[in-house]
Amino acid sequence: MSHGWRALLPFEFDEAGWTITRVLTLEGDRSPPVTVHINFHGDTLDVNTERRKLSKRDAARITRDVRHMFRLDEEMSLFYAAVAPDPDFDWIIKEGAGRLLRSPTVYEDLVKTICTTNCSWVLTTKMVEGLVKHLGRPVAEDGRHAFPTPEAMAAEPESFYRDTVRAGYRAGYFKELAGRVASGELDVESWLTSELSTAELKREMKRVKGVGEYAADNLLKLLGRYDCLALDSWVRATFARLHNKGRTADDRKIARHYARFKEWRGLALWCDITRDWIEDEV
DNA sequence: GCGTCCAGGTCTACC
DNA sequence: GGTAGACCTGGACGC
Repeated sequence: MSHGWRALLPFEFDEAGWTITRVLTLEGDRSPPVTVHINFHGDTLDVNTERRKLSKRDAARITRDVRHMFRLDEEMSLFYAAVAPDPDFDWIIKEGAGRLLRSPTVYEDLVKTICTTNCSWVLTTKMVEGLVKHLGRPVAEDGRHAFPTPEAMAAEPESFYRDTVRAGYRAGYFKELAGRVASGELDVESWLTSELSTAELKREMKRVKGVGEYAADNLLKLLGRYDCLALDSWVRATFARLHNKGRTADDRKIARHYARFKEWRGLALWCDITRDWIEDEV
């Protein structure tokens, strides 16, 4: 329930059964994508595929991707220690919240983040659906599709993104980004392990057309860097409702509100303003 | 039915 | 470094 990514293909979320379904890409052209169903039983996470046989290599790839998507290797104790003194935030520890769902690749998260900018959430879901259903490799068993590769996206003309994906002015951004990544000129996956400071990495991200202040902040959170706030219209409106008597708050006021959480302020903010999502569901 | 606004913003030109 | 105006889409809203 951490954020809207669960509703963007090739993720699907079944609220009744608390199951995440996800199409994962396997290595090599001979291995078509596979659909996995993921749910939780206590501290156990079950991952089921619809395929009868998986090679060791495929199983290892699926395990790696699931660990990455759910951040199972991310150390949360420092974040919990940072929020523990504040009674308004100790629910985060009780719920074990804070692991923001992410895609198996930085590229996918980057494309999706551009799809969230300057439009309604409904339009975001439609753009992502268009990309996945038209360009993603199909799963043999169920007709679902993987997220398209940079190569598949680079092969399409800009008009495809404008006319079919309905991406509007973002069409040129997708074409250019996919081409740079597919050619090897831009290695966005390296951002995960970059040793650049957050400010330096943010500058690099903003060199991608379509990535501005909000989009870069959002990507940094997905990479595991939480010292940016990622303020967008929804966050500002929700902050106003929760903490400013419904009145629009200056960005500096929002920053001051979460400053005490230091390098965890972005994650503390996000947990705070989505608290009702999780509490309603629980 | 039509016009306007704006949503999980960014880019460019200009100062 | 700061800011005005343009930019696609599509749903909500007022008239």
